[in-house]
Amino acid sequence: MARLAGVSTTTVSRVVNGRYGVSASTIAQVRSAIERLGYESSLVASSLRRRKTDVLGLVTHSFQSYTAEVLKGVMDALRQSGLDLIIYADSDLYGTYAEGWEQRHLSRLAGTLTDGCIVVTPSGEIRSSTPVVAIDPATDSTVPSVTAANFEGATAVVEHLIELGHRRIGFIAGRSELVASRSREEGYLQALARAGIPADPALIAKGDFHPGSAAPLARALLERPDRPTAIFAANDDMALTTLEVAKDLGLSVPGDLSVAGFDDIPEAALAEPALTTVDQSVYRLGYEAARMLKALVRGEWDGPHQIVLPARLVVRRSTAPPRAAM
Amino acid sequence: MARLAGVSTTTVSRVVNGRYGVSASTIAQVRSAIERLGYESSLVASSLRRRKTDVLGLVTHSFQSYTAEVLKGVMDALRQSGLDLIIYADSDLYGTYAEGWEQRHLSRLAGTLTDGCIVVTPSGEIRSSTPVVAIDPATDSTVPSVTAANFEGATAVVEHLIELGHRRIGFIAGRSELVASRSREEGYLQALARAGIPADPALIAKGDFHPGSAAPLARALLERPDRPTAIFAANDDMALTTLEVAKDLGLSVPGDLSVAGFDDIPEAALAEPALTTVDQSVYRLGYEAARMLKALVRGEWDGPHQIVLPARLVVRRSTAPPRAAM
DNA sequence: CTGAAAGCGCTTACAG
DNA sequence: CTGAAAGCGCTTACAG
Repeated sequence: MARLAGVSTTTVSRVVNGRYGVSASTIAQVRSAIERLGYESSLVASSLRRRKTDVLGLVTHSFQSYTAEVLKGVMDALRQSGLDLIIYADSDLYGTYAEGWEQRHLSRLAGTLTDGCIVVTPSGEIRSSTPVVAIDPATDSTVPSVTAANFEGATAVVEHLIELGHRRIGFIAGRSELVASRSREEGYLQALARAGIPADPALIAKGDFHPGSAAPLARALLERPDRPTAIFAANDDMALTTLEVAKDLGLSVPGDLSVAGFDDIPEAALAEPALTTVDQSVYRLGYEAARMLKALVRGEWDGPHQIVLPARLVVRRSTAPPRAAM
Repeated sequence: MARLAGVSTTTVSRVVNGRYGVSASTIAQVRSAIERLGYESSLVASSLRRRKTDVLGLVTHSFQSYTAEVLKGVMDALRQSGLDLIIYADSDLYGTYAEGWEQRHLSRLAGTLTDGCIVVTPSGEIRSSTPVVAIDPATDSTVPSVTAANFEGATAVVEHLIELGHRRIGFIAGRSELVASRSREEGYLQALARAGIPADPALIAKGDFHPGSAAPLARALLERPDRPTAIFAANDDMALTTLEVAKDLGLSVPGDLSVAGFDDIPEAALAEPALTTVDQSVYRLGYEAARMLKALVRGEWDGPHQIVLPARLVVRRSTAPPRAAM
């Protein structure tokens, strides 16, 4: 240890943490030893002793484009704040994400490592001894959370399709334990209902937000004799997959099929054709969650505990009137 | 603690860790208490006591598309391995990334939290008490590392431009402390030299890989009276920025200007026009680094300590013969 | 101004 | 089969 170089560990600790009451010469001595050994105090040990680390945690179970956007927002909100970020991701040892991953990771970190945590799309209720903010929480969750106006966004995109003249509109849903997913489905149903179009259960497919889950579903929808003239996927990853499936099947978009997504990830604007979607600003979801957690940790938060960010319809080239109606 | 529910902490620990020599009835008792309290052993405390955590670390100083791809590769390599991942990112408290961030983060984690670490684009030499693998290391680094064939890739892309007929080819460099960056510049110079084209220092701009850094540089290059007919940016993020700057200036790509990048991030293929670039498979960089670290940690690695992955020229629509030569 | 001691939450020999 | 004690690397009262 650095203590061999200088004197007691107490003193080293004082120097490292800039406490008062150490003679200038001792400080210099310790500093040089630290320099020489490249010593850095262990995050683990100090976090165990103090009850505070100035480190925030984020737990997630995958790294998709969505996650990357969330992270950018989180990091920007934390910039220069003096709070670092630790992201915990597991190796999925037991396959298909054993239920309760978020709770397990959270408990391991919240022990003493982090002062608070952001949980990305948790699938159930959560408890923790330190503050938690959920991004796109589970349906029955009561923890502080940040979500987009999923219901309104979905309604808007489906109304857009209806206005174009579509009547048979397929829907590829996301993970049903998330409010985000449920709200989008309700928005879809609501828009149909308002337009007096009966919902056809055969046109509703159950995906899980991962691009891979959408391929067989989109294919099944599109190979039906009475295939839909438009498909609304509950997120962009699945919508982009639908675009590819349509291409494989020789269907032109938006000529033969209109496709719309949700999220507005960067790839959406760059797709061919560019994807009509709902901008829920995933970046802002991350940004606001981090801002809220930061204040919560400092005991300074006085806003609402459930934040809903506006969602905005973004019309691009992947949607157009159906052939029949042209 | 859970111990209030059952009996001694020793016994609880034995149950949690599945050690032998606990009566079935005690196990049941402790299990139920654990269940009731939602107890999870603290990662911090147990890591301090054992010297092993089955957690790997990754330190980075930003989240760009590049980082997201690296992470996907790392997670795939770790899938089902029983090794979790902790990513540490700092809030850049002192601005513009105080030199030595990688060493500081590493020391804090390597204390006892992680069994080994991946460091993304470190800017200097690194030392650690646990195994380390660098992705795109600093120029003078000797730690185990994974890099792409940067020199060959850059040579190939510049030769491609020369074959198209370009003679004035601009270059936007990356962070000069990284081998990746230096090698790409050398590849650029080499290709020019081989073709007997004198390098013009005025056409070489110093970027830092971030998209923002490239905007003023690209603009300066393109506003020169003797502007280049092609620009090769040291990574895709900067090449995509160059595409936008060209658009702003009313220059058509590839009509008025050819643009090429390096990396082949997902956005490259989706850009308008699609970007000619070098596929260095950032995903594989992450994948191989994780595979190597995993073996190193287990003491099973017997391959070379410096891995170079092949790079491949990907010609898309952003490069074409210059107008004059058409 | 400096150090010895206690304790953060665990795990691991060591006794019983 | 079970528990008291020591110790992982720190920090923080408490003495000197």
